Parts: sequence; C-alpha cells; structure tokens
Amino acid sequence: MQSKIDELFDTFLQQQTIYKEKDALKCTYIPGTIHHRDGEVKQIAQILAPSLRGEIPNNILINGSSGVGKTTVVKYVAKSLKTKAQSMNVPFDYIYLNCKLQKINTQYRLLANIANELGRTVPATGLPTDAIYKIVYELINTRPTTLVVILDEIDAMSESSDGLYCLYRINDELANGSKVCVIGISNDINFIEKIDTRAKSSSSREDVIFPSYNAMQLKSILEQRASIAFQEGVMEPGVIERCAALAAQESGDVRRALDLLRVAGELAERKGFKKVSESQVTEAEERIEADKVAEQVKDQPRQSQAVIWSVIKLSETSPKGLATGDVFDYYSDVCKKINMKPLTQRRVSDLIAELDILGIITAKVISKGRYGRTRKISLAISQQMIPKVTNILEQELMVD
DNA sequence: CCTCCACCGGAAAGCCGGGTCA
DNA sequence: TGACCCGGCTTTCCGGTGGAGG
Repeated sequence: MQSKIDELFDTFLQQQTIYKEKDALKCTYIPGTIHHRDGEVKQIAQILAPSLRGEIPNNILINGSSGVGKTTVVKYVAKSLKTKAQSMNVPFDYIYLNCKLQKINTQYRLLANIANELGRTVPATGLPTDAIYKIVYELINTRPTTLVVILDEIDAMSESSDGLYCLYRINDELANGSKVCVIGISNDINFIEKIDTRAKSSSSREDVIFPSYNAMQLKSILEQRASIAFQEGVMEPGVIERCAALAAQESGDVRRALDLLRVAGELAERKGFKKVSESQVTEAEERIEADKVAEQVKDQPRQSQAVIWSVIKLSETSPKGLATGDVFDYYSDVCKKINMKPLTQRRVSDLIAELDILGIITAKVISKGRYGRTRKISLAISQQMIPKVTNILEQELMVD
C-alpha cells in the first residue's frame, strides 16, 4: 500500500510539468502589462497622480460588470504609483480591502480593517465606533502620507452605514499633511445612485466605467497569461480561442476564461498529457458547469431545495412538463415528511420562478385552455448531474 | 364568441431578525 | 438597555388571462 502511494507521488514528481508559473492563471495575478485597458489605466493614473506632488487626489468610483479587469487595473496603478513615489521619496501607501470577502458591511468593520492593515490590531467588536475612528485617525495622522483606500465589492457594504462618509470626513480633520483617498469598486450600476443620495461629497469624486471585453480582447489576454503560465508549445491550437469564445458568449468575464484554461490544464496534467487540447476545454467547461450547479443547489434555502427535490422526483415519472399544482402537492408531502412548515402555493410559485432564472429548472407559463393556465416545469440540469444533485439534496434535506 | 379552468402575478399587510439610536 | 426602524421573506387577497371546448 505504502509503496504504491509512494510510486504515485514519484511518477507525479518525475512527470514533466506543463506549467512555468501556474499562478498567472489566477485572477488575483497582476501581469506586467495590462491589455485593452490603456484608457482606464491612464484615467485612474491621472486622477491619482496629484498625490506625487503631495496634493489630494479625487476619490474614485469604478463601475463595470465582473471580470472586466477593475481590480487588476486598480491594483496595478496603485502598485506602480507606490514604486514611483518611493523612488521620489514621496510618502504614499495604499491598502486593499475586499468588502464582500472580509465581511466589511459597517462603519466599524471598515475602520477596524483599515486599522489592521495599518498594523494595529483592534478587537473585532466591542469598541464604540468613535473610539476606533480615533484610532484610525491617529494612525494616519501620526505619519504624514497619502493613503489610498481601495474598497473592492463596495456594494456589499450596507448603504445605511455611512462607512464611506466617515472616510471622506477624515480628510477634513487630518492636520499635518496626511490625506485619504477612496477608490470604490463596484459591479452594481445602481450603486452610484445609492451613494449619490447619501454622501454629498460627490463633488470630489470621479467615476470610471469599465466596458466588457469582447472575444478578441479576451483571446489576447489569455494568450498573454498562457505564455507566462505554461511551458512553450503546450497549448494546442484552438484551445485559447475556445476558452475566449466560451467566456465571451457568457458574459465577457476574464475570470471565467482563466478558470477554463486552468481547469483544462489541470485535467491534461492529471492525465499525463504533454499538451492541452480542445477536448480538455470541453471537459473543463462541463466540470465547471457541474460545480456551479452543485454550488447553487447547496446554497438554496431549504424550501427551495424541497422544491427542486420535488421536481427531480416527479420528473422521473413524467419527464416532460409538470404543472405548478403537481409540484406543489408533492412539495407539501415532502414538507410533512421532513417536518418543515409548507409555504403557500403563491410563494412556491415565486420560488419556481427564481429557480427558473437560476437555470436549475425551466418553467414556462402556458395555457391549457379549458384546463387552466400553469407553468410547464422541467429540470434544466443535465442528466449526468442528477445523481450528484440528488445526493446533495438528500444530505441537506435529510430525506431518503 | 363566450366560458371557465387553474394558476399567474401585483399590491399590501404581517412577521421576523438584525442593526441603530437615545 | 429597550424602543424603534429597516429590509427581506411570507401570507392574504384578488383581479387577470390564453385558449380548448362548448
């Protein structure tokens, strides 16, 4: 047994790796040059440039859908600016916070995280907000510098908390030459309006919009990353085009394209291939899709899971189209079995509509004339995924 | 052309948990 | 600390509807 597993590791180590620097496929990787974002890079650099002269730059709000390079560009500019500032001996620093990942949704959390980044640990809770405001204020004030605070996924911050406002305000109170500049990154277009009605200091704020990439642009970005990540000649022709095309038709999200490439590479490596071919991309796509569906099902509230379960079970006997009533009846039984309070049909109807939007089921409103009007409901997940989903649901719902 | 089924889907009110403010 | 507010979820109520069958 031991020798067998040893052997496995050995062959793995002996295997010639197809990678040069695998990290380049991660979405957090910041490449040396950024493609197709010259305008945005320039725009942001220009806004921040005054900090090199010790002037206070305007705040920035960046908008654009996911995976269009917002975070990468901002980090890139901030990093370059820091290097430049260091060479000029100008005090400058930036901190990067991801509001969603770090659960920054209140003023307190925001200030606490900033304090942490500045090297001062504060309790995660307990202190009054103004006490922590004071701490942050002191931290910034004691060493004169221009501090850029990058807040990614800023829409995760509850709008009622004046988190942004307190950062804007800090500027007015700072005394000895320190400045704070806020860069907000959001993929919710409505966010601008929400902010506008509240923090009125929009006068010193500039908006930057990131447009989506098209397939050609995705392709050249992928080529760049692939040339860093993989050994020479590992990519069979058409692989990159395929990844780019798939991602482009979905949303133009680079992250998605990179994922495809990464998973395809992993699949090829695991099989001991020396090259990555299109068939791995296809497989990667299925794999990612499957994971996505599994994740979505798992994330659903229990009630929705019971609805999915009902649809799966009913589909076994009548695969082409259930009526809302059928699903509701079965669902009610399921609820009784697992001791859950059933929702009304009205509500279940909405859940069905939601699951339709998610793409887990398809539900189309049709009229059967005299026999009423209902939704025609069927499963939208592929056949081979059903066992996996059933498994998840069994665990989540604890039915048998 | 009318009827009438079986549900759709909007409006509004109730409930609940979590956060805020005095 | 408790009153209060807010937003999300759910229920209640109800008018609306496409088209098979009469």
